[in-house]
Amino acid sequence: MKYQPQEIEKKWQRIWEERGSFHCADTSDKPKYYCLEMFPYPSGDIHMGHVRNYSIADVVAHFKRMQGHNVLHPIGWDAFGLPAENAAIKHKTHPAKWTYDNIANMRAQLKRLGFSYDWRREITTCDPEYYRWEQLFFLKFLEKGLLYRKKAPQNWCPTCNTVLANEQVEEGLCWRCESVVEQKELTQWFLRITDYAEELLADLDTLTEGWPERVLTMQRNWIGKSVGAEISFPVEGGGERITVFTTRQDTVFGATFMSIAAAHPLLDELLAGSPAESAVRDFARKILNADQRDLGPDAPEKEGMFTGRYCVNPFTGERIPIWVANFVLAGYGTGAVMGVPAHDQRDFEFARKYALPIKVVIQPESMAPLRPETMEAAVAEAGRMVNSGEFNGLPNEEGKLRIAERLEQKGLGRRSINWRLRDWNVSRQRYWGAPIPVVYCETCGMQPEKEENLPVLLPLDVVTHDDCRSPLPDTPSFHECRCPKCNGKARRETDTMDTFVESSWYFGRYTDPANNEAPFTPEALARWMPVDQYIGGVEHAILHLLYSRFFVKALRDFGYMACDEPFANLLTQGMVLLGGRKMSKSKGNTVDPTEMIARYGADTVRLFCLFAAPPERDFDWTDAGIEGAFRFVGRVWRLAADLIGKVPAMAPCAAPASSLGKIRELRHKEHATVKKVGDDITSRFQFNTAIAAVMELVNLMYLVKDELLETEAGRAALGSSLSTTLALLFPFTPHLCEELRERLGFSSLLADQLWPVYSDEALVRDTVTIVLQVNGKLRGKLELAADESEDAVKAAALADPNVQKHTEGQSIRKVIFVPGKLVNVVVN
RNA sequence: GCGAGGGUGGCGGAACUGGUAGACGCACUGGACUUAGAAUCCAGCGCUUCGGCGUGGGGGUUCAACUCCCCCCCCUCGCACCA
Repeated sequence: MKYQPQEIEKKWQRIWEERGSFHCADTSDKPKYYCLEMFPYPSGDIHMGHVRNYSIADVVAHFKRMQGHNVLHPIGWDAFGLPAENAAIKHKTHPAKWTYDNIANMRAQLKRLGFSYDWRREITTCDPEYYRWEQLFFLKFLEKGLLYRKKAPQNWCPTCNTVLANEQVEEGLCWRCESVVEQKELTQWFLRITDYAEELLADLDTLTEGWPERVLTMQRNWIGKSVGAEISFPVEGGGERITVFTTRQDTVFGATFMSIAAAHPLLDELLAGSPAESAVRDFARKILNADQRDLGPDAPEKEGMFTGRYCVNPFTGERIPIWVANFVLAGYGTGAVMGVPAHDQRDFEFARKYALPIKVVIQPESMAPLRPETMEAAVAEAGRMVNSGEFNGLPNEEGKLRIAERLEQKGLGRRSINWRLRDWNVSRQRYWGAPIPVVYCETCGMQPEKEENLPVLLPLDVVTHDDCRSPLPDTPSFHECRCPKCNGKARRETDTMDTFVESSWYFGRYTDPANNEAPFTPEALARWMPVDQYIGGVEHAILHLLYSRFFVKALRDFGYMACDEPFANLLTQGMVLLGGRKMSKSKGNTVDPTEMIARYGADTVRLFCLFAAPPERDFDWTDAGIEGAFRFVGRVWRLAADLIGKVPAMAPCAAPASSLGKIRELRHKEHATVKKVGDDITSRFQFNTAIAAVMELVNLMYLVKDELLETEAGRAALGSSLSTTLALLFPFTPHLCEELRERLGFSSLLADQLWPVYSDEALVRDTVTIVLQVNGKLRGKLELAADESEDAVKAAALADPNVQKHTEGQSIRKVIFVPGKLVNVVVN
């Protein structure tokens, strides 16, 4: 009986498919469980990261199914996007063809891996039957005022020839091609994700059980809430006011200068006629042209230039100089900052450099009185207010409240909250995306397309440009259209939607994928949402996961969703490395899953991905490692081959209790392994230790099988343990297990079986190993009956020769007894 | 700087509410089988001057610390002139 993975794997894939083993029911008495992995972009081939991701998810899906859940485990394709377009240009083909060919290829690869998807629910986002609903959402967002058009400087990737959302710019570089991102003034569509900023932040607290802490932190940082106040400073010699945002309004008495961004809208006006005009303009231009990458840790020296103008600190009445400074961001707050050198490190450095006055207004109680001349750094700590008029003596936290109140009373400003989060630019100047369903009419202006006219089809008969420009503006059959309102001449929007819009709601579409009257029904969503377990890479910690959370909240407010959050539990799996580095096609260090499957079979590849490390951690691919996994699979196969025909086909954990030594020991191990594997999968996704536990069971079976085959009770114990082994390994190596179970004599499928149930009685041991310690050091072990009395165990411990050797001539101070575990003799 | 996660044999990694550190696997060594090798099966495998010493370093609590407390070092990831 030879192990031939290629044959048996294809055989069982066919059988499962024919029997619909992994189809999930829309109605069921069983509790629902929605297990989802981040769907793949059809880039060409499945890579090892996919295999790991989907192997993890498949264990969860199988396990939940075996525990009696109705499991939704779907798969689909995130099929719009730039790579298709770039590849199409390069290979002189069409993005659609490239995409669909890749999908066909990757679908076959996933099927070859034997994952337990309900393939009837497969979705493809570039299919009009998918994106038509996205266009409907676009209209809903527009109708609800959550979508608007605005002309503003945008992140522009010159290589991709399109704008990027803030989330898609990493350290000043394009997230996809790493080109330096430029700023370009464009009119774009924005989703008002900032309307949900407060809720997106607050609801992270509801995810603390199910999401990794670091993802929550990353989202909190990204949303970036700052509570403070806006304060207006009148400009001297003019009617203007400069408004600043600050979180430290308690330090306003210490504001000794004003700094504004080079792009501040008032700058022109301030400079007009000033003697410093041309110098300051040159300086501002230099800042504006500086490379964005220079921000952050390697930011250049703080630089500024006095504008020649002053404004008035409304609390002190002092005139303070207005500076243009390179560290003030035009896009955050109001683009102007009050300089409080004594209590802000950045302002402190700036003041020292340009000899601006430093004024202490907070005195921490634990510090000696602060003196500006001797300070070496700003003091940001809490303390009592000083030099602050009527507020003197207040703790600064209380001062924040009082000053905010006073601002509002006197009309000098107001309480304010600032967010780092910006609205989401969803316009893309590329072809391979979902068309935006609006037109621009010569008489009516912008008009949404009528719902009944959806989908607005992306034309497939276009001529692509070699320079990556979208062909849509040059395709009259697409953009020449009629106004939905007046039927006059109109031009269709030629920008397409960001592909992250597709992935922000696909998990909802799986609940009702064939619905051609609506994206989904509230009933289907209520039945399945939220996703119980979501699994994917941490690289989506902000982008996709934040957008999806926003979408769910918005769709809830439109009346679709019943839940507040899409993903109840999130597992971020680690990367598969090769030689300590991320696998990368361009660097040539990849391991091709197809090759590995051809050599070892899908079961082995899956098993290795799960055994090599806990799922959240990165692991290094090693040839020796997969050899080891293959060896174990072979070991299970040979064990079964040896036992088949000699042992009865028993259900897992079905062998009766026995008092005989090895039989009793095997049965104990069998039941203990069922408990351990179940616990490991349930509590912490500890697949590596779950597999290790089954290895131990298999090892024991090898050791005892010759002896147990001699007796009927022994054969029963082996038959039961073998069945248990196959059931426990089924989520990991499903084909192997089905095949062996069939050969063992079963006609039913493992795919239809429930998880084995251990009995507590079998876990009870009649003897225990008692560890003997003297002063906490290991000095021996005793094998004793489990029900031995405390006194008897202590006596036996003290009588142990090695214990006696180490206690000889010393007085015994006490004897610690831990039932079933150890005796520690304390001497001095 | 802030936040999160780590630091355990030659390697990947175990160790539940403090109670045998190193499960399981890899590599390595020996044995069996074999004409031989591969494969397989069995056994050994932290260091050691054989007293002991060992979970990044130093203190502490405890009969007992990888685990709890205090101080420090290093690595990975994320965020960061955000006012």
